[in-house]
Amino acid sequence: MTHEEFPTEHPALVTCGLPYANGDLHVGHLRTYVSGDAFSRGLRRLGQDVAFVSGSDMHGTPIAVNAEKEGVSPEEFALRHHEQYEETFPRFNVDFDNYGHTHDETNVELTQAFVRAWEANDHVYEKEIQVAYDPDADQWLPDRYVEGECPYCGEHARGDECDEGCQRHLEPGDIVDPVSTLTGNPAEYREREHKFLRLSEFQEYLEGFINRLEGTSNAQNQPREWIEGELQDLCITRDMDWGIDYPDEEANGADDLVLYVWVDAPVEYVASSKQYSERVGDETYDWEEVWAEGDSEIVHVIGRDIIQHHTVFWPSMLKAADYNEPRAVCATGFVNLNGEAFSTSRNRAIWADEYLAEGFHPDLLRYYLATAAGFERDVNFSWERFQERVNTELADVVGNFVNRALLFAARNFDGTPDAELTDETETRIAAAMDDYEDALNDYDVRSAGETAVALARYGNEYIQNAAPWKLDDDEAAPVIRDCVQLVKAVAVLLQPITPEKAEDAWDQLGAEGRVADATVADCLQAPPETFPEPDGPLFEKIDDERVAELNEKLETRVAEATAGEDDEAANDETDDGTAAFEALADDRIDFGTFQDLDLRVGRIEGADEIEGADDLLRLSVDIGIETRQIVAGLKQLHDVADLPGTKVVVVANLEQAELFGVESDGMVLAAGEEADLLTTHGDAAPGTKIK
RNA sequence: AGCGGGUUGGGAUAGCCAGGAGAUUCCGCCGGGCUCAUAACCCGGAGAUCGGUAGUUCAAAUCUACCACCCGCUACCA
Repeated sequence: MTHEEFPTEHPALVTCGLPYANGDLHVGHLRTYVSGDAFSRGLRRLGQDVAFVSGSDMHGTPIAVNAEKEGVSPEEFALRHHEQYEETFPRFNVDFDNYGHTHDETNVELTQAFVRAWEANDHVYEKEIQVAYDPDADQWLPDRYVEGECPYCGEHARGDECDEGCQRHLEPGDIVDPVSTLTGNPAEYREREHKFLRLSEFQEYLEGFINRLEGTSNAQNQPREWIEGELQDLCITRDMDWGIDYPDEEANGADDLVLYVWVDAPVEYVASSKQYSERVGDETYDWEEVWAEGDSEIVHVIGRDIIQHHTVFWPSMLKAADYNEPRAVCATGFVNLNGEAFSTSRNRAIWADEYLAEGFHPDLLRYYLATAAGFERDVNFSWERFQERVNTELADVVGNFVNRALLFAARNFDGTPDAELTDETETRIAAAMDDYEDALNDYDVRSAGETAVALARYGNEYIQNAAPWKLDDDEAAPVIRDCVQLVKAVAVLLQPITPEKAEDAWDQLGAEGRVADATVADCLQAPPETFPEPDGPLFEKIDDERVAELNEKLETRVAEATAGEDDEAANDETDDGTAAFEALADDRIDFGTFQDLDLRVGRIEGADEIEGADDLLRLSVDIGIETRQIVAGLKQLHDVADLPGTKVVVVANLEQAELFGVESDGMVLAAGEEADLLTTHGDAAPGTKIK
């Protein structure tokens, strides 16, 4: 089956993978939501009838476990995060038509209806499996409620995967010497009746599905291993309280079973679109038409870590309940920070709230995330690169062009000059419109965004070469007429990526209505005859000091988080992190700058702990001329008693500081997170200058 | 181990599915121009044996095989 191109006659649905209601959002998460939002806005520009929905994923073991740690109910815990997400997305101009959550009534009913349909179609069977059980707490222990020894490598492992050893996925019952994470008691295995969805029946269907699926190539290729191999049936129940009850449980004897979180999570796509229909009315948007009638125009935008769920489980679930299959799955790459993966536990991330608190406009980040690399490629985030792209692409190219064109037009013509659009510019804009449409049909948000920037670039080139400031009004009129048209087209084409900034440009142009309601055809519609001088450039530049400040903040924060970490966590990162070095500094320093450092050989004379500090030590260091008191973060990483007598390298002319109320006069150099102390190989005496 | 993705001028990034002339664009660098505009903008230039080897072909960044390195997935982390 090949799909007709967007825009289609049928309503489309764009969804974003459900954020798990278990923590704060960061820039990595936002990539998926910005991509989905930009794509759905892009479809609207094409005139496609489309709804954009998502919701919070409220169930599952991690939420139950974390809620318990906090001493609140899972519902309260998850709702708190849900509300936070619901507030955060609009602040990034991620405007869902409906944003629900998996614990709301619509989803519960729909999920149970799915399961009933599977039962009715004979896609479900029961099987006895071994499940860990805590006899003292009188409770079943699914997934991460149990820990023990990995049957493959013998390492300590969680119930669902060998997280410290061989990384293998573990089935319930695999773990050796299971221990309850609730009570620390030894757990025992008991036979337990569970429900399974016959995924294996859908093998042939899925092979066909994967070949007609549109979207990113990673989504089409990654699941082949499963689909073309042997598909395991999916255990769709868990022994928990927190979740959606297995429907009609008493009749089926499946009391106190809830549905596996990956059953009810994707159903939220259906539920959320249903809620939207109910709000706006069937005649405006008919969710049933999308899901169960006619051609399917369902596009799932997800992170690339959940491809299998959307290309194996979910289509099978839909097929088993006679729903439409997705037309496309678009899996975005990850976001790295300065070349390394985000690490939320080390606070090494750019948080959504933090970004906004720094006063940056959301559209800047949207632009960065949506156009930094192809959809499925990983994107590196750094404040330097952010600055570079904002300054050179948004401020210099787009902002400057819009400003100079409109300012010139307003000053000299009170608006759009009375002249015909030249063929050349018309052709150029028409080509951009075509490219734009093609890009969206290729699910290529990046290219779509680039057409707008390319048009602005062309505008700068054009106005520069035509130099209307050297011409009289009659000669300048057609040039400026073209430029105003280019501004209008830029506003329309950039709208999906930077919706607010595009709206600003639209307003400066004095165009009627909102660019959010415009379509690509408006790119060539005549701009208003008159408009005033623009009220300023669209984009401000970010200066170097600001970037330095942001990097410093990040480093400090990571250092603080790392200082509070236990050894185990620190080892996690360093053991396998051989390639994860910080990028080399771009800026070279001159020799004089180096000479400004007064580096000396020192010998640690004494080392005491500092009360209240997790890993700071008060050192007294003999640097020949005198003995200094230096505070250093070494406690976790070195045996305090062994330190005296160790020779170290000291920065002697570092400004003095106070850490935990203790004066520190200098710095002891050490390498990496493990604070591997620098020392001398020979017998250089304390006080010797290092050069 | 299996699977997926990647390796392209100093840095980043496109092109690969549908093989075809000087390999895209941005940053940076060198030289020039302009002054309407945000010290912006425009023009020109240097810089890449497209990770390696072998093959298919009149023709390979693109297709095939093998190899190296990097990232990820393997059924509950964007």
